[in-house]
Amino acid sequence: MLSREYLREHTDEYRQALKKRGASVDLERFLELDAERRKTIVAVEALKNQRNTASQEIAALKKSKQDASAQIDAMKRVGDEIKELDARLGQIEIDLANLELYFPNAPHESLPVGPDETHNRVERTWGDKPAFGFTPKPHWEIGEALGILDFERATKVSGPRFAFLFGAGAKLNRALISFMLDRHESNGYIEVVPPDIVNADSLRGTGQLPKFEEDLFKLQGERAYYLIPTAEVPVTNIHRDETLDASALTRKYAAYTPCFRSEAGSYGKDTRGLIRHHQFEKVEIVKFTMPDRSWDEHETLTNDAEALLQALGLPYRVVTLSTGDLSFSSAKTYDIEVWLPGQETYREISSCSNYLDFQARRANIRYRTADKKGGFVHTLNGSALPLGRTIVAILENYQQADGSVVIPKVLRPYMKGVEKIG
RNA sequence: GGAGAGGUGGCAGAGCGGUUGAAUGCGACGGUCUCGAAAACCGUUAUACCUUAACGGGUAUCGAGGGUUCGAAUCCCUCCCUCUCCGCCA
Repeated sequence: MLSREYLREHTDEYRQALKKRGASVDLERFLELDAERRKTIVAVEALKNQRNTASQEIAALKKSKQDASAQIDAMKRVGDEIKELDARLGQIEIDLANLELYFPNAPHESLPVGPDETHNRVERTWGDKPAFGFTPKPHWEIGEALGILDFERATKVSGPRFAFLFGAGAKLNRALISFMLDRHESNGYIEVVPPDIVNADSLRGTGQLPKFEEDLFKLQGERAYYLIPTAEVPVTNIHRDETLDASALTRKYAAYTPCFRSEAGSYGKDTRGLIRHHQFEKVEIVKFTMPDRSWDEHETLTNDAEALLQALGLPYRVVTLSTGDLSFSSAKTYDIEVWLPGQETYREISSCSNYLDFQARRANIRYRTADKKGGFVHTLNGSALPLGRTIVAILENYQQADGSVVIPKVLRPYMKGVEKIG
């Protein structure tokens, strides 16, 4: 959510931002309602002031056993007016919320402007693409041949876009979790196991609701429960409706959770392999920081994710998402794309975003300094890393001519010294 | 699932329907005293919104939302949450 003051006073700037995103919202209606809201508040508060004053007079009169019926009658009419205006104000607030919860964040000025991902800007590239003396295979062929990936049975048991991991594949998964969490711990992230089911307030706080409900799995039942699409939701909402001590910022969390996405509207996309599933696992890193530090924290957060790929020896590049490719809540996002030789392409493996105070306003997460200055914190997060896509990258980059797969050195201590699969 | 108790300021804890934004205590902050500290004493000690060039002024907030009333922390209704006991369960 953007501040009403910003929308009111930098209207043209925000209009430009919307244009760059290719988004359209009813900004004019918002401005009208905002003006009416303030006008109504002035009117109703004047009446309340009148009533409060009169109430004290009535109390004084009654105390001295005098007649107060004239004042009481007058206040009856004032009371009715107040009731009317308060009702109108309530409706305006509802209408405003229904508008502004759909207003996307304003993209940062450093983003390349463009309608889609073809305008993303490559910032840097790391690592050498592995050279093979044979034609490298895609991961689904490697994994199925090794008996560690099984899509057919997952489709039988659940449906399309699910997978089984067996044996060494499952162990590789487990090793990666420990490896990543250990790295994050030494970088100062607090390890957290959050709930995998959240309420609607939390999803509103991080920006998935109200606009993107169709992307979520909603549970049947009396309560509005949802499966989390990312640990960003429960972890960012840890501090919803809280005021954090500025001296305790930046606060950093790392969480390993499953993620559930309906993938509505992605029929036909990425149908092979482990790339786009309804359920996947991910280690997510989240930061709460002071506004003046968030851009620096954004860089270091991205570096923390990159460091994992470097340690795993997986070639990647970092791109800045263009204005049209940017997600709803984000002001700036770096995508890290890992090289997949089996598919001869760079593939998104991590998104590292700075939301500025957009989520903090929705979720009401504030800070307070020692000298009592307050405001909204800035929130950031990034995947570091998703398990499925990391396994994909390992299988494809470390595959051998004989169909086996070498285990990256940093993972071997987590796999009882096993050096290769197959 | 059944039975009960309770939600008031940073915390603890008062609060006959009428100067109660809210006693009191603790904590925190500032000051006096001291070489310094402790103790003692004095003072300060919420947030949001509206308004104002500013000083300031106003409104709201005692779990949430409705209602009664000229006036609600206080009365009524609904909901939420927490705790205790029983049952069930990994």
